[in-house]
Amino acid sequence: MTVLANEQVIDGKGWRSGATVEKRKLTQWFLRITDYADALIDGLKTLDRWPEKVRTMQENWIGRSKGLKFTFKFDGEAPDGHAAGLDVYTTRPDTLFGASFVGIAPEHPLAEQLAVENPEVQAFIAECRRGGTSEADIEGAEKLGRDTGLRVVHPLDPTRILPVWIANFILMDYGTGAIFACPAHDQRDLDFARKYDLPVLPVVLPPGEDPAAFTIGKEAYVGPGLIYNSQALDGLDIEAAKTETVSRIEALGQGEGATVYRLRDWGVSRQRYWGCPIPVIHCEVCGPLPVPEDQLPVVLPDDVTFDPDKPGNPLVRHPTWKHTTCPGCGGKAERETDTLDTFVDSSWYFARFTDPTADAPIDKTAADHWMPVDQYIGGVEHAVLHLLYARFITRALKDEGLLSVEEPFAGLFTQGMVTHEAYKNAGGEWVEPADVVISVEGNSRSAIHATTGEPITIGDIEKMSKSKKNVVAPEDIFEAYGVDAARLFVMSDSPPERDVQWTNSGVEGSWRFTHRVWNEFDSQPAGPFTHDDADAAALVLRKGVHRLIGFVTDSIEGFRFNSGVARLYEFLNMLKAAPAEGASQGVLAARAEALEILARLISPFTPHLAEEAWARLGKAGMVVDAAWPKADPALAADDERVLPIQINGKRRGEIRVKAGLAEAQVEKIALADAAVMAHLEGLTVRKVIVVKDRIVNIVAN
RNA sequence: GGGGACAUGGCGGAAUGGUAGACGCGCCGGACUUAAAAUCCGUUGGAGCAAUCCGUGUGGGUUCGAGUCCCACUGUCCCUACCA
Repeated sequence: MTVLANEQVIDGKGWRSGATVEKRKLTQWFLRITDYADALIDGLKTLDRWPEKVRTMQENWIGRSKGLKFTFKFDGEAPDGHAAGLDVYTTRPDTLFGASFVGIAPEHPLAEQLAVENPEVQAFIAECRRGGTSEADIEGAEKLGRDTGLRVVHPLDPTRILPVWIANFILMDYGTGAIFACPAHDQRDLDFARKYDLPVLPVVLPPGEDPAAFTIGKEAYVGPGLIYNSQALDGLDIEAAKTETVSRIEALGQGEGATVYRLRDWGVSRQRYWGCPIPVIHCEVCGPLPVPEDQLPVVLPDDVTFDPDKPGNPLVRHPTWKHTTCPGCGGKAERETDTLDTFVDSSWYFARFTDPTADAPIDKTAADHWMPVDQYIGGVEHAVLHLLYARFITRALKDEGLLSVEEPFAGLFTQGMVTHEAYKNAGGEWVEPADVVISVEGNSRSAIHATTGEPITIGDIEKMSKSKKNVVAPEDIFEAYGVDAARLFVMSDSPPERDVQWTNSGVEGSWRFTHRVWNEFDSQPAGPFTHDDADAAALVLRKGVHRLIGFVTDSIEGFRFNSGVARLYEFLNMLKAAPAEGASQGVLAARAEALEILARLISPFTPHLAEEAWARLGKAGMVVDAAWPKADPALAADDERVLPIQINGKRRGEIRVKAGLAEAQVEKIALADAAVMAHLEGLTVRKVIVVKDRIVNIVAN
């Protein structure tokens, strides 16, 4: 803990709606995830079995940017405590000569210091804070600013003096909370400059523009070009000018190239009962101390009360739990009553799971054997929180010698959600699907309420949620169709990374499939039967089922369950075409073989049916314990191919040839085909492209 | 504003650069039934009697061949956001 945590004191400033939050000293515990920012970005490259999307989201979330951190010296007397100057950060050092003012965040210490002496500044800062951080209206939010009266000196041109403004669009949390503004090449700076009539000086000339004529209107120019109006930087491209500016500032000793991250340290303190206690004891004499190891884990009390009239953490109100003795001086002390963010727990549970009975939190031998997790499956909503925290904690645990891997999850699959249409009545209230009757007329659908008959509006297809009542109770589905049919439908309807639209007619299709499958098992007489590969119908069936094994196996391993299910449907149709009734010995033998394989292939999709079918075949044990079937390569192989013949890219016929037939032979057969010859009449064959076992294309004119 | 993904019949969706629409749903037709439900069989991208033609959001390009690759555009969804 001491390795990972630091301490910050928040004194109530920065809280919104301060009226409801009691002003008090809080000890907030943070985990220093920012120490791992580089490692977490660089490690993404090794996660080749993660979706590109999630890796991009994490990279953006960490938000590494390279730039320049430097100091503006004040012109004239510096404010108290700011003799060194004002630190700013930029990713566009190349535009330094386009600077027309310096901006600081309303929460910047300098701004707050000025507010103490100046009521107008104080009022302005208060106004900024009021003007919602409420995300939605940030888009159109008006730029607000106030000149502080302070002036700073341009570091590369001491003759230029820039005003310092407090501006509401500058974030205290990012960089240094202060910027230099270059309105010509930054839209926010431009909006601000236009409003307060500040200079706009372009320093990047777009290709093909005349330097004498180029001006900035309402849009900042952020594209490529050559630097001008910038003294020694003139003529350089943007990248070269960045490098040059950084080295000039560094030579002056006024700053240096710096990497800044959007990622913040992870505040893990929660004022809640439900979470692991933060193992710290506060002593008035010794300060905060970690709970000694032999007293771990700190266990939550069982007898807390949740009083709706007293919001907040019940641990604070518990009569005895927090009182303890200081591990340092032995005096009276209090336990930390904050608990850990539950994301802390989900950041290492997988390591614990490798030996859940071990005395230590993680048994390293077991963890070394099982970690990393081969395949992790979850919703994409965890892309930047859980999945980033788990990567961070895993690296931290490795650095502590508790794990050997850096990355917890070798493979990641993000599955979709089950969705359903949402319905509203005339009064605008949400209505459950169970209460809605849909009628279809041609291509249009309409809905009425099942009991009242009032018209219902059919809304969008959305993720099932209680608030919109677009949920179908699983119990009702299981009752009507059984769990197997429900499971099969969810797996067969859409690829698993995509959302599944729940439809009753869809699940009925799956339900029918389970019945048809059972009919095939039920109608099969007891054996034994003798294989007869001379029996054409029997051979077709045997080839079919041995090819099916490969299809289904591949579809499961490749997360293409819907395609696998489609192949099972296909094969069932083949099986139905060779019914047991009146079948030959050969067909009965082939059917018996097919059913035995089929029971195992359907077990991941319809496990209960598979067990029932397995028992019906008289097999011992459970199908779930049976080995996955292996295809006989001789039977699975395709010995004949139907090749389409294209003429100038259009399909004009097909030929049936042996698999693997030499190209010259195929060409000969193709050119001799009657349909092909008819189409070639009057044309000269220029070229014949034969793709072995796939297609023939004849180029002719 | 930034980033990403996607776009295929009435619907969900198939398709290592090689027969577009597998499989399912729905619709339509038929069998069974006194009738209905269930079940079974069959048809089903569009136009056309047919040969055939046209078809994967729009416009270009690469290729013998493009749903698939490249460029531009349009639309939808997701993430993120005054991040300097």
